[in-house]
Amino acid sequence: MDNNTIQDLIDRYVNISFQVHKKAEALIKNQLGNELTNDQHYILRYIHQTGECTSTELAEVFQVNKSAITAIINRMTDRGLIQRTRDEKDRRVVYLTPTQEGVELFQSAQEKVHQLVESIITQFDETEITTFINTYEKLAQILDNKKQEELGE
Amino acid sequence: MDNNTIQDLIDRYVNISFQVHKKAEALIKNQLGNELTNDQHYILRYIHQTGECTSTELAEVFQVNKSAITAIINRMTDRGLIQRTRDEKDRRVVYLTPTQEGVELFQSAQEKVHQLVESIITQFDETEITTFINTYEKLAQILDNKKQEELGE
DNA sequence: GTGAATAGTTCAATAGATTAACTATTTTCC
DNA sequence: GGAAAATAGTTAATCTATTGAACTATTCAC
Repeated sequence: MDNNTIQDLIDRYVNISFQVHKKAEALIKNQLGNELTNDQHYILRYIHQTGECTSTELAEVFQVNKSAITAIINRMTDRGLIQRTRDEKDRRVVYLTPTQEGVELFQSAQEKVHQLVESIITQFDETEITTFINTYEKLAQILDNKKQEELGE
Repeated sequence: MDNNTIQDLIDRYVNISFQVHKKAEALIKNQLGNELTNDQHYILRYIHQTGECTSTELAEVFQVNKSAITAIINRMTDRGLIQRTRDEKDRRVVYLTPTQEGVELFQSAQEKVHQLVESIITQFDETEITTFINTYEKLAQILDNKKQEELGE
């Protein structure tokens, strides 16, 4: 790639990734209403996918400090959406699981979010969106490597 | 597209867009250090690109309330990065411009961010990343239309 | 000229994040 | 076997970002 091409791609990427994120988050927020924040929705989504998880794991996935996770989980347990269970074998560990209410709220949230995303991705043809998501997943991998590099320094 | 394909794409999209955003923001934050938050960096970036802008415009671009912009701009003017200038023709309007210090800080931030993004996108071949950004830009357009639809309801 | 619309700010409340210091537990290894 | 290091999580103080409602000041519409 020549240098002008690269500079152009960098500018376009920085601008567009920012814009798309802001717009998509705003639409999702609009779908979720006052019942869940976007972060809380992703927390529930992650716990639902894994079945059980820990604060340390969430801190890694969300790329924030563990104390930020403690604060979010406190708000969610206060609202009766999540439960803490201490591991009896390793008593340092606390497992986070959704309550029945948490599961139900997540499912209704997920339905709304999926409808929104469906209405968007069906505006692309299958090849285009599949290629896009493949590259997106490759990008996630590259970002992980980048992170590892930085930790290694 | 058959229904299973769509459901699969939706799941992959929701997961990957979230992950990439968190990872990319964390890497950018790491580059920016303690001098600028990511939001402040994007504010400076936008003002730098447009030359001059208003709170209303930023609220639209950032998809937040105008009072959120007032708060951010207050912090940035307190730090001497941005200036407010009232329009003499329409005295309701306040123009936001970077100070000399703001310009310098932005340029050093931009350099770091561009280096980071360059090190990432050069790991793709030109066709792949160009196609990706094209689709990304198309997605931004679709999200805009979606937003307009929702406002129309 | 009055009423509606627009641009921006203020205020109180809430969510999310950081850093440093802390408790409790388990692991390492001499 | 026991001291030191590592790990999991919480607490407290502080900051940034956001919302919604109420507010000031100004301009537009008719």
